[in-house]
Amino acid sequence: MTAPDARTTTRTTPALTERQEARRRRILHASAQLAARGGFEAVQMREVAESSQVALGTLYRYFPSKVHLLVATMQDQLQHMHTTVRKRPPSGDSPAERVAETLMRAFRALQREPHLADAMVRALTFADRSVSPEVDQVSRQTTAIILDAMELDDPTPEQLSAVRVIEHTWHSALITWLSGRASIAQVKIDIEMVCRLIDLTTPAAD
Amino acid sequence: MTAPDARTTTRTTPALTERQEARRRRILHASAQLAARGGFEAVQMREVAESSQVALGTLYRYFPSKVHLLVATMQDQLQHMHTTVRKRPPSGDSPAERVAETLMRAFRALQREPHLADAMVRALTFADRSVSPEVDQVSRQTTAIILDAMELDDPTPEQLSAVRVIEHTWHSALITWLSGRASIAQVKIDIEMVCRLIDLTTPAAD
DNA sequence: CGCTAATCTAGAACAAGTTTCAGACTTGAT
DNA sequence: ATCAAGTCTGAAACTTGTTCTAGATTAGCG
Repeated sequence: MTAPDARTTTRTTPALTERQEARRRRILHASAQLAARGGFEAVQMREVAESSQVALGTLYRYFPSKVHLLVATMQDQLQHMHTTVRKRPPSGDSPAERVAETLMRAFRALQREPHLADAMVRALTFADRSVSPEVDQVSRQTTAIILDAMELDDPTPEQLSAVRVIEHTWHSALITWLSGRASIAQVKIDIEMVCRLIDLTTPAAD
Repeated sequence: MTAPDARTTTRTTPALTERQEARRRRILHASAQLAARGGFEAVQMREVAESSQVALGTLYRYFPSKVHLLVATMQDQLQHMHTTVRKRPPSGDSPAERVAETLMRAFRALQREPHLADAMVRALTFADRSVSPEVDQVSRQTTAIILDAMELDDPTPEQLSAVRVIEHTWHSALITWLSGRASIAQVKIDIEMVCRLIDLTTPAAD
């Protein structure tokens, strides 16, 4: 056992050596690069291994499946986005507006690398139970971003449900966009629509 | 070319197509059966071919990929559900209640065959552009079921957006349930939450 | 009936994810 | 510095989705 594993905010897993951390970075970088070039299918494990100068077996030791790898790649990107958003918070007047603004900003970022978005989102929704912890981590990170935008410190269960619904819509709308069944405009409309749930669950405090 | 193809609700197919129709049914049946046993991964093309007494090449002539096959399986099941729902329409007083009731009924049906649900839903969200027409068909069918429950004859664009958001939530909530990251109770809460959007977009006509 | 095109079959072959293994290399502790 | 344990490597093997091929069957037609 004892798979190397860098937990983002916890230190429970055995620390990686310098070289291991470097390997992990190289792998994630190669993964993102290949994904950006051709989406989910272009991320081929042999190619990732070669690109990151690591043996195939080692790649599998770090990430036990292609889906694990891509979900980890998404974690990585999300973390990036979170710090970016923190630097320039959304400017809207209401929580609903700020959440919609934040998600649309994220959406525009994804549009810049649609293939990468494809790989990450498809992996995320295709993931089976064996990837649950990692997918959950991504979900928590997303929730954190949305709650940040809402600027609440003590969300009610109802509000948390609204946030979950927003996340559902976010993922699924991305999927429909990625597979060419919905336009960018439609995704925007749907995001704005679902964000109205926030008004519904947040008593007007005027 | 000339792939065999049975369009829903039409019976333009004469003699030979009788046998082809039978093959198609056998394939879909085998697919559903294997899926019900072990989910997405248990639907192996060689096994489907053997179970339905059809050569592998023939299977691929009827359904050009595993995802196509599973999406077609879903179409089949959905059709079933739609006629079932029509027979006993939801009883709620408001459109929102009726939609929630309908979706919860569908959810309970899926719970009876969770592996089958897994196979169908995972295929649906994993489908790439090459399956768009078929996925779109499923989407339209789902929309029809929801609109039926709403008992509207002339939905506004806003209401259609709400319906799309409900579908997004429906699919994504199923995914989180299937991968064990959300409980049945949570799915219920989220469905009821998103259905409130209907109230929001349907001016109270009292 | 006999012809032709389409379809079906069995099976090999190929592609990419995943597993396995023997041997070389690192690392941490003594 | 040395040893044991753990890690990494390269390569082959295995699995399952997908494609291809050659020959048999079937259907529609004159």
